[in-house]
Amino acid sequence: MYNFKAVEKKWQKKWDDEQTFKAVTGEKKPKWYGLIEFPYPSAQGLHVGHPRSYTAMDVIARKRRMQGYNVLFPIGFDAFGLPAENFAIKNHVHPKIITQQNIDNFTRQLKSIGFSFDWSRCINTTDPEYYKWTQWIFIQLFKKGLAYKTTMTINYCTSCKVGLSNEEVVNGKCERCGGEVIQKEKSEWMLKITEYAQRLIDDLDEVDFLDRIKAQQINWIGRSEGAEVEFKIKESDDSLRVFTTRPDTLFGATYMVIAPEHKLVEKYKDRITNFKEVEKYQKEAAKKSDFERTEINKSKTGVELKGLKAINPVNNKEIPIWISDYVMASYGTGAIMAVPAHDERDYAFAKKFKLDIIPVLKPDDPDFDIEKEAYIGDGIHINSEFLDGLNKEEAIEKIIAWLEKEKIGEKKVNYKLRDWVFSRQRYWGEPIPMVHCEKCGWQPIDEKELPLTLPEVKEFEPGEEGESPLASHPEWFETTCPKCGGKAIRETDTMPQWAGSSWYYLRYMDPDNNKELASKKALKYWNQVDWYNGGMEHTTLHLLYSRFWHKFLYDIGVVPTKEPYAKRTSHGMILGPNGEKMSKSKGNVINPDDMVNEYGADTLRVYEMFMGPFDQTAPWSIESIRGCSKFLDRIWKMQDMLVDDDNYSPEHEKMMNKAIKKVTNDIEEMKFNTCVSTFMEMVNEFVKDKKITRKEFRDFMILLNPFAPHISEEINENSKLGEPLAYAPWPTFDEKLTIDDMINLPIQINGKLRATIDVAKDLSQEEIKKIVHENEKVQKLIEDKNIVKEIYVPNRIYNIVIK
RNA sequence: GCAGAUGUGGCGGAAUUGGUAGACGCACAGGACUUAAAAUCCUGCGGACUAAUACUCCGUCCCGGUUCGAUUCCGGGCAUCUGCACCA
Repeated sequence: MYNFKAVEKKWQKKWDDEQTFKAVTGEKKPKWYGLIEFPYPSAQGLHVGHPRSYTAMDVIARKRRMQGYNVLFPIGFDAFGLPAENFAIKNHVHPKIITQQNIDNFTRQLKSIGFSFDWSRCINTTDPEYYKWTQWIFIQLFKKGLAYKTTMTINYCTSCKVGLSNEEVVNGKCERCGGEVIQKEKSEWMLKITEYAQRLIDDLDEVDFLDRIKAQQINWIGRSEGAEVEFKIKESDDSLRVFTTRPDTLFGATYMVIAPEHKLVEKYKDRITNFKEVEKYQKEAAKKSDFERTEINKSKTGVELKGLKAINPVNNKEIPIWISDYVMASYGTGAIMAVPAHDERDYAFAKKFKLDIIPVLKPDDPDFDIEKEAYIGDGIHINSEFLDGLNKEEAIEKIIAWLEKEKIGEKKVNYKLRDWVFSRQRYWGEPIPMVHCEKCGWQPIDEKELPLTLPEVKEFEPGEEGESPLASHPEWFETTCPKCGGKAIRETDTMPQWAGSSWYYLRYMDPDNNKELASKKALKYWNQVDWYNGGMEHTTLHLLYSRFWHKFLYDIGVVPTKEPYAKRTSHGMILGPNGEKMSKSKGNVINPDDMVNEYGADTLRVYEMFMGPFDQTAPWSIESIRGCSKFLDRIWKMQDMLVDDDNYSPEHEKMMNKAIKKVTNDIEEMKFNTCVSTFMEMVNEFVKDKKITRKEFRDFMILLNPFAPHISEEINENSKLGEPLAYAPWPTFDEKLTIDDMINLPIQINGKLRATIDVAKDLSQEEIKKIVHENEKVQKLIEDKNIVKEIYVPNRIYNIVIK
């Protein structure tokens, strides 16, 4: 009986002791860098979702080593974050302590599954020697004008007195205490990712990301072309700028809408005759999230700014100005011109508040009724003076030329992407290495002083007004200005968790360097991550943020490549046995420790690869994992039928060549489930014939090794098949031997299968035709019928069309 | 709402990308071994009609189209899942 517990421990110890999977910078072999998203070390320990992605990359990494590559396959911990801090607040334990415990537990768990990580390069984002460089990058961003301070609204719990993430806000209430959440103004550090928007789109051309990942990033960045147009405010020197993708519909603009937070409201509060009402609306809007505000089928709300009017620049008509929460301060200019005749949201708003609707496009459908709905389609312009009779493209071109000539607008590209809010009012994050001096303004600290470490404190509660916990430690924040030497105050906000994960793949290249984030030599040698696998949910944040940082580092000459990741793939989520997302409250959580204890690491690995297509969600099945365990037992028992022969046996030669081909290719396409079923078919075949030669077994074990490294090494050693498998050369196949000489050819009549015949491969149509027509069944079915035509797809199908 | 995906037996899924739908595994049923059970091994397993592994018909979410032939391509619809910027 196979004793997985002892065997797995034995090989894991050996790999550890011998540092089997250590990557050597500068080695002559071709390099290959495989990356998985490093985990957040939560108190719950590893989730069964982690080993899915990790096993997949481990399979590829192990295969690459066998194919002769110098492989870098590292692991680390993304250890700053809210849960540790919340735990610290509640239990008065330093987050450092709980984080270390969690990391130890994760390490134990990861090692128990036998991943071929290079543990000597393990990193931890909360280590000052690591975050020193996160802070260093921030200072460089600041120096290049890409970090700036601005006021932003954040979610703020009025009873905990703390800033909240969107996720912590549930139905407008604080997730922790149920207190009321409001939008509070805060001065925050921002990073100008928008400056890189175009390059983040363009450079997708040079990387190999799944199409849906590219599409999602492009949509997230949301480039749109249009124009900015200036609307004068009547009886004032101010004007409202709007961005529109349809400047050609300007003649149909019958009112304007600005975001409730728009600065103009405050400025003109004396002229707004219904300011009380306006103020009330602003307060209500502040309670809603962006998501609630932009929901299209909710009914539109808004308040007119009475006493203010705007002038439509194309016809000098006076139009009213409204505030409404469907307009976002953060997108475009925070103001829109409304063309209700041709925009659904504007139409709904105009109907509700009885505003003018002027069609400026002639519908294609003559029965179209503008009284009933907005016309969204294209058409020839009407009611538009000098644009009349033009189509969309012509009209856009003409109006932009006109706007530019009259100096009331210009062509403009707008992006949905917003700048990155980089401040957190939290303790457990990298301190932002900035100092504020009355005289000199914001100054970065001297780079020689890095890392700026977190002070050792006992309490982690936020301040009265929602300031960072660091703000209650004057001994830490009182300092001197690096420029003038006068009194100055440190920034007390910390960085978001995204910071440390935006560049961690670079640190793996040279993790112990205390002079640079990584040496030039290491950066040049490892160059780029060759293959990065991670969750689809990180596509628009982490993946985009790290591409942005990488491009910046490229611009300042730190890294040699424009893009961090040459290839990006994604895995699907694992659901609970009931088909729902695993969660403690639903009681459907599967613990990887239990699986390793009960079935062993190899079974867990094989099952996770077998459970379904790698890129799709899959529910856990308690019964199916047992099937994988049984499968490995059957392989172990195959040692009893070993035949002392250093060749393939004639009856297995084709199968071996086919299997090597299939597994070799399927791993590259991440079709791990079909690799495992290929292994199962092989076992069925060997067991049926009750024999396996030494060479067959050896090659089979090499193919299996990336999936089930422990049992394959043990069988290889136990049955004396050869050298250890970790660096054994990957088997090759002979294309000729993957093709069968005889084929089973289906015969269809009118597209329906009626018979099959066994014929030699590559017969000509004439030869096949003869055999087909001799077939009794075929004769019966075609007698008295007219043969219209006969189709032969060589080695695929023979179809007779009859009437 | 916006964006991205998915839909095939009782279940997870396979199908060389337009060519025998259901590989492989699970569950289930029958048998062998056993005093018995577990484990293991063998057989069957989409549905209907059947004595039948003879025939025949239906069948890859729904409706329509292209084709000798559609799970695969096109148009329209329905359902489910994921993300939405301070969750990691």
